[in-house]
Amino acid sequence: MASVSSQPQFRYTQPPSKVLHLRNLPWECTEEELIELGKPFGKVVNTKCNVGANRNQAFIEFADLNQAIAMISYYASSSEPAQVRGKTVYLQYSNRQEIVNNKTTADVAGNVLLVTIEGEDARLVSIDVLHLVFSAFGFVHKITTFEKTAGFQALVQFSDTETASSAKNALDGRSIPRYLLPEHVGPCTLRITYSAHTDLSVKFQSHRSRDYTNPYLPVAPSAIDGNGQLTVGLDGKKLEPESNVLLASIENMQYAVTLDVLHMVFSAFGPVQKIAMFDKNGGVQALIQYPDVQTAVVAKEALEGHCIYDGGFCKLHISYSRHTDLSIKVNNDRSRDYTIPNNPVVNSQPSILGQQPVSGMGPTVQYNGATFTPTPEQPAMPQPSAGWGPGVPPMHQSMPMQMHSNPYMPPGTMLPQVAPGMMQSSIQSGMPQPSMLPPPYGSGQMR
DNA sequence: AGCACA
Repeated sequence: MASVSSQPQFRYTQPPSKVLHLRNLPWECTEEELIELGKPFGKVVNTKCNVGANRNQAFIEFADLNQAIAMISYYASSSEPAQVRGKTVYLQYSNRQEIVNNKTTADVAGNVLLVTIEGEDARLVSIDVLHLVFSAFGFVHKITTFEKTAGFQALVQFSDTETASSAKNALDGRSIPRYLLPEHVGPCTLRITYSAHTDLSVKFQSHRSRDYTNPYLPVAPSAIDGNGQLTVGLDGKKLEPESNVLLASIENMQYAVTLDVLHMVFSAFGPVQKIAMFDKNGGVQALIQYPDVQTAVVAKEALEGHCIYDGGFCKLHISYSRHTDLSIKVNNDRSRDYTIPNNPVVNSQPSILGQQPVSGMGPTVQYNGATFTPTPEQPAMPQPSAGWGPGVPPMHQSMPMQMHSNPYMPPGTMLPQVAPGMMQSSIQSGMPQPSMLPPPYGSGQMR
């Protein structure tokens, strides 16, 4: 005890110990693999894997010090490094003399998982996202979330240990897919152990806990927002509070999506006040502001999962932003405040709409040249929104070969056919058809 | 690629 605390954290050469410290292990290295690795040198009496911040370290404890020394000596002079599944692992004596209690209650398999969500924005992960993630392995009965010193944690209850185990094995150490997370949310990694619980007690459906086996469970008052609106669906959907500002991310962006394209698409549902585009995680995202929540809800419902272009290109993923009023500093090709008439455009050169910057842009698709025509659409709006001329011909024939072979062809492409009361003829004829080849960066990237 | 956990 005292001897440990008086030691430095580590040194480059450790005094011998029957415990070896291993690093650079493949993730999810198993106890069996550690035993296999150590067995030739002696009796492995204990192991611990998934150690360290990256869970790529481990300990092996031999019955005898000489066995540990044998293993270290062997690999010190061996031409072949120690390997686990082909990956070189580095060995040294541990600064501890024994592995403490490898088998804790957290290692006893059960039907309830204790999930720690790691990451700066871990607490922004909604219970719905967790539900979605874990539902891939079987019916999720209940989820509770809470904050502990360990961070943001959740208990996830499955029917049985087998289902829980498969989820644990598949997800432990993994990060929640980006597209499931709200805007600006950094990576969120799941650390999973078994909980000693077998049946969670969920009193209410709330932003903190859900019982998916009982849809009639009362909704907690805290799950109802100031407008009396339910922010928690009884089916476990939609915890995300509605907003008049939408966050759209664009997937499979074979064609450049410009501010004007977005404006046209989103104007089909009501006046668009502001748009701000930005790069996020190697993709393009945009915030689209409507004057009211209702319009945003309609637009989101209609557009979510649809594609701006035929063939699965520029697929939209839409969520509610936490913003309510965007701050547009300047009008340019990435951001625009449509509520301010004659707001100076950075690029002073007027364009067809009188506000479209036409130069200074990156390589963008030419949308049928001059046929990108303004169409008066929203009389209530301070200024007309753009629309595609009805006569834009579909341009499939000019698509490069790779596009035809793109396996991703969702059944229903785009077309907000249901823009209640807001439908414009220019929209009905189909969403903007890219009229020319995609820009050079399009090719070779998507293969 | 550098030491866990209750």
